[in-house]
Amino acid sequence: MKQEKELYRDFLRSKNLKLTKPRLIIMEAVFENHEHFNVDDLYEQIKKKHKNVSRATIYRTVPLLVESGLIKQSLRCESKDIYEHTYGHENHLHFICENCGKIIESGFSEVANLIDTLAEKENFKISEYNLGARGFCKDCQK
Amino acid sequence: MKQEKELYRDFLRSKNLKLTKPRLIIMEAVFENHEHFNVDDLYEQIKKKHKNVSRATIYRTVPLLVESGLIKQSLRCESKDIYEHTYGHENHLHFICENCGKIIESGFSEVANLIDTLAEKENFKISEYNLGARGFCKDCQK
DNA sequence: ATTTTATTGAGAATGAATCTCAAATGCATA
DNA sequence: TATGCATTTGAGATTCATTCTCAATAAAAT
Ligand SMILES: [Mn+2]
Ligand SMILES: [Mn+2]
Ligand SMILES: [Zn+2]
Ligand SMILES: [Zn+2]
Repeated sequence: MKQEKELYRDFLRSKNLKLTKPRLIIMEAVFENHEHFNVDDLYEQIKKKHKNVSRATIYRTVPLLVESGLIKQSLRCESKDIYEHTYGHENHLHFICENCGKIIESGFSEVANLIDTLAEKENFKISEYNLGARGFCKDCQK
Repeated sequence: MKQEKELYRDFLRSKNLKLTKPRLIIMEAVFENHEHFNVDDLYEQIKKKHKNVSRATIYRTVPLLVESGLIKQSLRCESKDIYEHTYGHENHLHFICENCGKIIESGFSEVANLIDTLAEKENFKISEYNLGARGFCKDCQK
């Protein structure tokens, strides 16, 4: 069985939550898709194969996936929260093009190390980094 | 006349926008307050002195203040967009406590320099940094 | 002062996210 | 495998930050 499925199952069990069919379908869909996504994207993707998973359940499940460490919330886009699966992927930061919406991924660890140093000075315990920038990609600088 | 007022006036003129009473009241309120704020905070603050500035006008004016460079949008908090006046202030990044909501400001330039280097590699032109982290402040680590 | 044009306030509309609740399901136990 | 109970689900209603509409008003240009 895939790593992420085991991790998910263990996470749910550790919180006394049931491994239900919708929860499994949602988790699998998240790993089938390698793009950044919002809840509606995910809903549309799932609907193709499984008629009976509701938006409400996706809205309820996404925070569980975040808490389990399988996915991360990313910068919001068009006033919707966006996510990406991160389990098994290098941490990275995002450059978002304000013109075409393209998301460019870039390094992370150097930046994270620096932030860690600053956080330590403040006795702040980081649970989630929020690193990136908005601007214009190569193609949109006319 | 204060620097920021001149800058604002010039900005508005350059976009053929009128320097109206509400626009002036809103801009002044933003610089009277030295905290991070959301639109509703600002509305309540303004209402104390000026009865006739509507939420709609504040919602319309805040993006102008952002575009003029007088204020910046910061991390959102409790599903509301939050802002701070930044004109005349050092750039800085934010650590936000997930428990008590406290916002801690910290250095910036080292991090920004690093990000600049990464952005350059991608030919990405940054217009706004998004730098910070969520986690737990000194007092909330029990 | 008159004309032109942008802006305003008030309330309606939008839409992402959350909530409600009766019906369905997972899972522990016998 | 069948039973019992707590959790979860789908569907739709609700919330609430933000945006929009539009007739009335105010700023600037003439
Ligand atoms: Mn990414
Ligand atoms: Mn700040
Ligand atoms: Zn672009
Ligand atoms: Zn705290």
